[in-house]
Amino acid sequence: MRKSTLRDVSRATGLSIFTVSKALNGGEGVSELSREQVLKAARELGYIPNRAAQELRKASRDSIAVVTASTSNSYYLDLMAGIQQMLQPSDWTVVVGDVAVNGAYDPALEDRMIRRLIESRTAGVISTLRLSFDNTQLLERWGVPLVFVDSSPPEDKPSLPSVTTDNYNASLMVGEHLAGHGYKRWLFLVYPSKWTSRFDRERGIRDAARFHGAHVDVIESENDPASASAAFADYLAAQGRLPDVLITGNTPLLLGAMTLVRQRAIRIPDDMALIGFDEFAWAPLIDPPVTVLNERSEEIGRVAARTLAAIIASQTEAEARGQPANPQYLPQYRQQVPAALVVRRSCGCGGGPHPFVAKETSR
Amino acid sequence: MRKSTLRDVSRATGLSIFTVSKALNGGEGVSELSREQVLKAARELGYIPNRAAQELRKASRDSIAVVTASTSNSYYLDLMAGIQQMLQPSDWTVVVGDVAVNGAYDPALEDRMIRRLIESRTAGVISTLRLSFDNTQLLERWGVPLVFVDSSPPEDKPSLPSVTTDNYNASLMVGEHLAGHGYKRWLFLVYPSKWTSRFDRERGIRDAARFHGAHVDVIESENDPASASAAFADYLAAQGRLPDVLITGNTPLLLGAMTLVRQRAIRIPDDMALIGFDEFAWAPLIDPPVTVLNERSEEIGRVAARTLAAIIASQTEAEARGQPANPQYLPQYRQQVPAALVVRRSCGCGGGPHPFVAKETSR
DNA sequence: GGTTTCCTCCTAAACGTTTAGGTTTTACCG
DNA sequence: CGGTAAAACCTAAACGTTTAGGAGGAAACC
Repeated sequence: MRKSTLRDVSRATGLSIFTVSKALNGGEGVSELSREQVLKAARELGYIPNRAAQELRKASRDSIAVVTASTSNSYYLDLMAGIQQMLQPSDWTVVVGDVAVNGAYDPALEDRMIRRLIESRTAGVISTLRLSFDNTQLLERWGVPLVFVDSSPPEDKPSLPSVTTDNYNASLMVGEHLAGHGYKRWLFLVYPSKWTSRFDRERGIRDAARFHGAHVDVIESENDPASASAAFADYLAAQGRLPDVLITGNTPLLLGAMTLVRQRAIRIPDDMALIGFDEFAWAPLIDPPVTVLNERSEEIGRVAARTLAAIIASQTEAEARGQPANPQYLPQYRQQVPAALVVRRSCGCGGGPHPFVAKETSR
Repeated sequence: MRKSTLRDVSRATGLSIFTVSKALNGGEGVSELSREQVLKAARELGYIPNRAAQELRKASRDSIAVVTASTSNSYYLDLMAGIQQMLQPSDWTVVVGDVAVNGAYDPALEDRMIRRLIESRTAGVISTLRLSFDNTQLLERWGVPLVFVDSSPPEDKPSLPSVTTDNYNASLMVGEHLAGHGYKRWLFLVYPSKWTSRFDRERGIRDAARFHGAHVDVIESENDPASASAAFADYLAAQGRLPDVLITGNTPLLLGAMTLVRQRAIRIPDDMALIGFDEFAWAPLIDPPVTVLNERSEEIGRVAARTLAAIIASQTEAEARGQPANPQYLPQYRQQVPAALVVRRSCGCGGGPHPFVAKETSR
């Protein structure tokens, strides 16, 4: 049994390739009889269209890419869920492109990925990290709309859309909570600035510390647990004592820090309090349950997907009117999603079996 | 700035399309001067080839698909890592196809996915779940090699390759450990048989129970935490008391069960012991640290990828000799990877700060 | 009977590459 | 300078679709 083409179906039915194509795609101008014959023959021959040929002919763009690094971060799964939810119905194909090898971001991989996406004439891109200037340039040149999530565009392209947590206010809120506990010496363990949410988070923490008369040390680690563990250990070795509270920039860093905490038998929150960015499924089950800033990645995904879809729609509409097909980026496409603090035990809040309070950042 | 084609580059250089193509692809028979000119022009024009056209012409098959459901299960990330590791160097593109919507497996989605994969002339498929007979049939008809991981082929196609954990022996080992603790009443909370690893796991647990004179109840839950929680609650309501030990079939089910455990303030391992299938990053940090059967998904991924690559290679070789291009499935393609028991505290093993013992299933 | 209208179906030209086979140019040699 | 071989390049045909434009015939109208 061999791979069959439209021509095979055409031969089998005695109808022309044109008619067969029309019949299969539900077009007008085909008699019911012919259509039935075609469908029957196609089924029997196991005909499945060749997508490459379709795309070539239709210049079709029906897939959307999500660019990500360090997929192991669980927020990414929620993000994807949000995106899928929004895009599935209008049947876009969502593909994910990982630009990390063995968990570490690789610029060469970023270049390769963007090229690939253009090669396959992707309709739009959602990126979880700041892309290089050249790559945003390239996408623009090829008229591929781009939306950043949880990250901001390169400085030279400030008008590009982005959907982020309200990181600054969220961090202020975290700081306020810590100050409420009376902690004076904070440690912020954070990932590299390739993930640009770092800037606002760090700024918020620093401002909160200044405002509340606390001192904050910031240490940077690669975006994986092992590096985080090492960075934390180095800090402790240099300082000789624990901070009042450790703030971890995201879940992989939290995992790394917790591993060291366990090894050194550090008691939380007695010896040191702990608070983390990003909610995750196991947080309530850890010993002790971890207080966390929930950044609502699913909602972020939905907003980003909706935005991208809108841009593409207006683009194809302009194209239909024969106008230049460059994506139009409106100012209102820069959006922030509020975050909520999920208070558990690690921050020092005592509590019954389920200490669970949620506050929201004001918008 | 508009999208440029080979023809544009050709016009810009005064060379023919043929020469331009050769030059870009590093082919012979192009003078150094011409090549330079072509590369320069291509760069200036921002030329990027159209993949659809290339694929159509070359009938190229350079991507491999991983079919999965319920991505949220973290073992899948390790699996992917193993596959990528093996396939990245030979520059296959690995795409993942999720056949679950909102975490729930959907047969219609499976059909759609397989069709899509054939449409895009995917070179090979790795599936984490048993596919329908029709779909395996379809893939076979189109000459697309198929390897199952952590799951087995439909009964009608027993010769298809599969790479699984040595689930039966692993389960025996789990049972033996439980018997060693003297537990007599076991509860096995397990996912639906769509994921075929269930069969061997259940059989192993049952055999071990029989051998050691224990009683085992098996309850089935959908493959997500909420369902697991509900199923466990139902069981408790019906029984009126806790089992000696709860065995969870995978990580999402463990999460669901643990959530209920926390709600009901069940003390582990005092009130009930706990042991789970599949290792995951947070297991050592849970309260108490969870004893787990580590199924080595990364290794499974590597083996599966290697097997698939071998099948494809022999297939293309046969094709080159003008022979039938159906994939050849050899008996040795059915492989089992040993698993290891990671003993922590939840099973009742007391222990210092790091009770960490690893045993392997004998092969 | 001639004209118009409507259906159904067809031919042929694209889409942007790769490649088989051929032709021109260049380089070299006697 | 003629002849030959290699190098450089070209023309044209494919790959499997979709689609613009039109042919053919039957029914409907005058």
